[in-house]
Amino acid sequence: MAKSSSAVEQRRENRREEILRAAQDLFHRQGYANTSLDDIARAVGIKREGLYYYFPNRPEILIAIIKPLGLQLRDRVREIRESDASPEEKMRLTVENHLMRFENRFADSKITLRDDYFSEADIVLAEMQPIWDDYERLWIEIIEEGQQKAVFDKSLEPRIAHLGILGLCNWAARWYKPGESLPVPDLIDMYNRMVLRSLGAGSE
Amino acid sequence: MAKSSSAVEQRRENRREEILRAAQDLFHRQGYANTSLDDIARAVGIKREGLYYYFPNRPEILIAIIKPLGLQLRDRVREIRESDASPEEKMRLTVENHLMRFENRFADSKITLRDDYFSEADIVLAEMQPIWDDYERLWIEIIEEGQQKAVFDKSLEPRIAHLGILGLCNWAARWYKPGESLPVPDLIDMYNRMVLRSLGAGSE
DNA sequence: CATATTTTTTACGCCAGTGTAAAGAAATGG
DNA sequence: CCATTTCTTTACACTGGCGTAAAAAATATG
Repeated sequence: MAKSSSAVEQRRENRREEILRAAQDLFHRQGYANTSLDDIARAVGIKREGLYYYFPNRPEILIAIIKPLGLQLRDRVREIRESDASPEEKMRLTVENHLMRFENRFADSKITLRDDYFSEADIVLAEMQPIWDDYERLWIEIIEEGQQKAVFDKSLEPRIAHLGILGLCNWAARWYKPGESLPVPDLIDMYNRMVLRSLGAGSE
Repeated sequence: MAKSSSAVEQRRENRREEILRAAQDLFHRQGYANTSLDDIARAVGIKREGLYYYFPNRPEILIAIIKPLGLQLRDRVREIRESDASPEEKMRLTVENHLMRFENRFADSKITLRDDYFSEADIVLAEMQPIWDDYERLWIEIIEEGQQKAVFDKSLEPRIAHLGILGLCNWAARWYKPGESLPVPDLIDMYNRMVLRSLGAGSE
């Protein structure tokens, strides 16, 4: 009987999820740095040491929360990049991809995009960096494609333009609060107008 | 003889400066969170406890580094705001004001603009928040002025537009490294083109 | 129901980082 | 030179947070 049953696995998975939900909420409200394992355990209703049964350490909890979203962001931009859409449309979709999760995945979007962990957890960085590197590459390719097709301003250095636009989008993770100011679709719309103009698109 | 001499004061000030330089370098290289008082003391060549003679605690060291720059940024934008320049020119100067210090005040610019301290030091936030609030207000006023004079796109929500542009500029504190990619004046130039276009200016 | 497995709690130990006070050393001023 | 002031070091104490292992409790299984 070394093989545990489906029911036991389900129970384990439920607890893992419970821990991740609690951690996500806490990371969101008080930051990763200010969230201890004791905080998480208390929120779940177990003792701190019990968390080690499910996760090896605190950084791994963070990874379990942010990596899926990072992968989604990247994979979606890859699809966009490989599509037949025009460069403008691609950029539009890419910005939308970045910001749309603020609507119903606000907490993990915020945690992921703020990347506060950069100074704290080398293993988290090691895990996320390849994803963000891919992500960057894809954005740059979209910009380059637009420049090649004389749709975006050719005088812009593609990587630096990307980083500027990424900054514009990521900064929202700092200030955006659901229910205040603009609904997400309007935010996307407005930022897409700004972004496309900044790239010199739609200069009619 | 309760009044110490100029020479004693000078000595004290020298040591304080020495500490701030060392701290700035460390904060820059490894982040505020990863810099202990021991690290700073070692870099200066004294014992950790000695630092308490000059500064009450670590957050106050950070404040001593970043507050002057925050005030400069704000005060300069206030001048710009109150000038007779056109809205476009004001925005140009404002972006320049934000980015120009990457040239010869890279370390403290980077530390200041990255605002990593937000999750760690309430007293730092308390000290800086009023400055950033003023700063934001001034940016927004410049945008509103441009919209009123039909130079910037009136459909943009001013604060959100400001936050997007701020994000674009601030993000540079994460990725910009002197000597790599663009020299600062070229970076300013390029970002100003992007920013002004994003606001709908210069749509000729 | 007894046994095996899983989960949770208890019990420790460690340490990095901090802050305080007193003692000692160095600098200053008359 | 000596008393005073300033600066640095020594000496402690504390605490938050973490990780490990064993014991106890809960659950699953035949």
